[in-house]
Amino acid sequence: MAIPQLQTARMPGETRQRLLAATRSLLAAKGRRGTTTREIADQAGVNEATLFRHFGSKDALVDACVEYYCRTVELEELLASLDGDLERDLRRIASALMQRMESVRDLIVMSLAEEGGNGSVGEAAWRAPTAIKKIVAEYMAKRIAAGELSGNPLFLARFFMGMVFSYVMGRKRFPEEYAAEPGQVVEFQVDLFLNGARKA
Amino acid sequence: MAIPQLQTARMPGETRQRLLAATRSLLAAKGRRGTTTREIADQAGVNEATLFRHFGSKDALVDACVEYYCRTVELEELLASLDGDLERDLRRIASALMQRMESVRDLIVMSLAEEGGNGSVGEAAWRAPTAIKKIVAEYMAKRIAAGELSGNPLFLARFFMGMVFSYVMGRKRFPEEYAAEPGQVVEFQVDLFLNGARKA
DNA sequence: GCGTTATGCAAGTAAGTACTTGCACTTAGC
DNA sequence: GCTAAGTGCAAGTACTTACTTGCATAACGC
Repeated sequence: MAIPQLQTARMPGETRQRLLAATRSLLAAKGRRGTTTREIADQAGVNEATLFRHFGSKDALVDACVEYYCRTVELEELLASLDGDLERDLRRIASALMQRMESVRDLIVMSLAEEGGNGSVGEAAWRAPTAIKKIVAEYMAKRIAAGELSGNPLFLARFFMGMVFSYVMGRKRFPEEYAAEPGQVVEFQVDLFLNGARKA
Repeated sequence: MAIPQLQTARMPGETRQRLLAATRSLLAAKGRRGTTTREIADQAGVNEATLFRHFGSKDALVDACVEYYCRTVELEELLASLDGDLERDLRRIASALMQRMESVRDLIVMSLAEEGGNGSVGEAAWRAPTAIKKIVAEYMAKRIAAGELSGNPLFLARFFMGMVFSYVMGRKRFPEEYAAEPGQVVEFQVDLFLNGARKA
């Protein structure tokens, strides 16, 4: 055992990158307190001392990691893709939302589990979903004003977000049961959202 | 400081009870690994040694705690209260579900955060919700057969559970936003579930 | 070539934490 | 009253873990 590692000269920023990636995957699997700096370093193929030389402390590393993987990318593309067809718009919104939530699912769970659910992780992990929620609420308000939907826009937005959220979480807890393709799920959800389950 | 504690003679089982309660509240606040046996003992007003004399190990204590607070009470009452009126039935189911989920919310979150979401905590915490899910699925199937609902009964059940789940979790993360009374929420959810959001 | 920089490596420190132990004390049941 | 059970208390053990340090080494820019 104990394969000696390269002594130096990686691409600039590569070590940092490897550490962030390792941290991410370990956080997802074992949570903040369950993950040790030694493990992170090992998985990154880097010495533990190097970890501290780069980030100073475990907390700083975790923060940097969460910050890095929760960068909010532009949402303009989402807004731009909406074309006025209610059903198609909702599907696009749901798809985008699902994608974002899936991509930070572990961090969302982590944030929920940490002291009260707030804190730096919580803020970062919910940033994208919260931004989308705002978009959804405004969209709902517009469509209510246009007479296409009825109800409280905020409630509708929450409900809509909730559909996606519960699906994403369900897939984590019961992976085998939630094997359906996301596309089908979105379709089903949007349809139920618009038309309800009652037989016409 | 250092107030001396009672030396002995509590009601039979009282010490155990206090330890279980303290464990529960600390687990909810800081998670399994974040909670120390010393804290638990302090909060229970009991010496740390006593904790180990009662439960042997921290893991055993946590297991006992989760087991204790996730006892599945009878669901017959729920089934018995269904009277055939679709909307009223769904409201009753949603209410029962919401109540159960709220009561084990912290443990559910804990279970999601622990290695993959499975394990003893996960099993216990999801026991009641899973039982209710089965009931819901069967109920949906019956109503579909009766021509009152349409769709896949399993999907409908999941969706229905998801509504409640996302609400319960949302209240944890955004308590101020989710201040509405549960009764109203149930009403809104069931209505949306049955009739959709599209304006007639 | 030479210094600078990034790293590996091994050892170590300090603190926290699960769990133990021996002893004294107090109450309850006999 | 005596015994046994349950507890408090203080000290201690063994282990983990975040974090440090000193030194050797390998590449890169000049």
